[in-house]
Amino acid sequence: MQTNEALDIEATANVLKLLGDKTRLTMVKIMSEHECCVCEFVDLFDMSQPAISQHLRKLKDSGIVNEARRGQWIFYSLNQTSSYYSFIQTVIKDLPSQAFKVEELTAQGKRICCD
Amino acid sequence: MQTNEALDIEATANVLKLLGDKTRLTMVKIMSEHECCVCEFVDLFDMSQPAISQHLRKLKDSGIVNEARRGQWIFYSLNQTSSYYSFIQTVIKDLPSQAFKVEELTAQGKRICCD
DNA sequence: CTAATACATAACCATATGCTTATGTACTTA
DNA sequence: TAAGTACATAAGCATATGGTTATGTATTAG
Repeated sequence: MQTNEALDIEATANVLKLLGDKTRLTMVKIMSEHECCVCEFVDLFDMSQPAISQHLRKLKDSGIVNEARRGQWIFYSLNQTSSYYSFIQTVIKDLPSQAFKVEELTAQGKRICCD
Repeated sequence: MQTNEALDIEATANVLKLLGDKTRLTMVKIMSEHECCVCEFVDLFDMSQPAISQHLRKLKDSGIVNEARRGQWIFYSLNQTSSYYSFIQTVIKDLPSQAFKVEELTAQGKRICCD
């Protein structure tokens, strides 16, 4: 197993607190598999659009995720340059894939693509 | 890297929430290196004894730590039979060792030993 | 320009969290 | 048996958290 650099214990606790919410943890797992825009998350979770935005804001403020506007949509993705990127990958590695959820979106014609 | 069994996403979020507190995360790191009794934790953290007990209770209720009474003292240690044991080991692997804290206790004659 | 869509922000509220002090219980020792 | 030590539990309180509804701001389409 790879040995990484030492992590600060307080900063790590803050990252774990962010991941310690079912919605955000699921979001992060999803983003580890696809980038996603806000309206897709709104379709995936039984929750209002502002609630989704507020979760994404916490993740963005911590530097864990990136946002990128493309036209009307803002896509969120894991920030691969974050110093916690590999740590997060390790933490979510054995969580069940959420790809099926995005496939359901596609089946319902709700998937957003900007190609 | 070893591939472990899939973890439930909600249960994992609950474990991460427990670890997402600086005090508990430090406690868990300490317990991964030594077992510890409550009065030692009280000496290690700038916090009242009930506050320490309440953190330990949360960790115990979730099954990630064990308690064992030895005489007057109750020692807490990581529960190696917990289904989250290896997950927790992975999460805390790169945190700085807290052994120096226990060494300070020993230097001050505050370390409890039941040999 | 106007309307619609996507998203963010503000204000509010109920519940959760993490501490405190006070007190109860178990064990040890004199 | 009585007192001291270690720990748990209860109650109270301030703040954090996570949701809601209402509204503001970009961007796109007509």
